Amino acid sequence: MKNRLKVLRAERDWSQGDLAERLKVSRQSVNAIETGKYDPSLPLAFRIADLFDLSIEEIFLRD
Amino acid sequence: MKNRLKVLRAERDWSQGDLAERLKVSRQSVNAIETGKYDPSLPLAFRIADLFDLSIEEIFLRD
DNA sequence: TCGCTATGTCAATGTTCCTTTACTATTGAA
DNA sequence: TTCAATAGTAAAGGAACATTGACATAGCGA
Repeated sequence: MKNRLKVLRAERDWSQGDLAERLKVSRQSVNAIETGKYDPSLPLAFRIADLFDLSIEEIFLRD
Repeated sequence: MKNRLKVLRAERDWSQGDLAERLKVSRQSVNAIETGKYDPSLPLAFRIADLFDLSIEEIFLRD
């Protein structure tokens, strides 16, 4: 499952730490999700979508 | 996090076992998600959305 | 009544998600 | 060149998701 987190973050000039803080998760979690180590939980996916004001489907892509 | 699984299933007259089979998960997992014991993983949420031809946001509701 | 289906639940186990702590490497500014 | 910020990774532990197998209950039709 791919995602556009890195791009969305870059568009806002946020570091992984910035994003982690806004999502209330660790920086390592953000890194793991961005680098494809694992997918976020559904609740976290919703927080991400809410933060970027996008739908989950616009951020996470079926592979 | 609430969801409309039970209603969607009823609309199609599927048992929990039927749905589980289509999603390739156990009947207990379907039951646990329906009864709110836990939320599905993001990949499973996508399979559910695909099966019902709906968006994740149309099935899972922020509480 | 008997048998079958559906639902709900439990225990035990395994996998995935998320954490903290820590270390390395790279880049850019002072 | 030195320092700080960023990114990536790893290990170890805890929490959440998902499994199999089992059991109880309720409803329905033969």
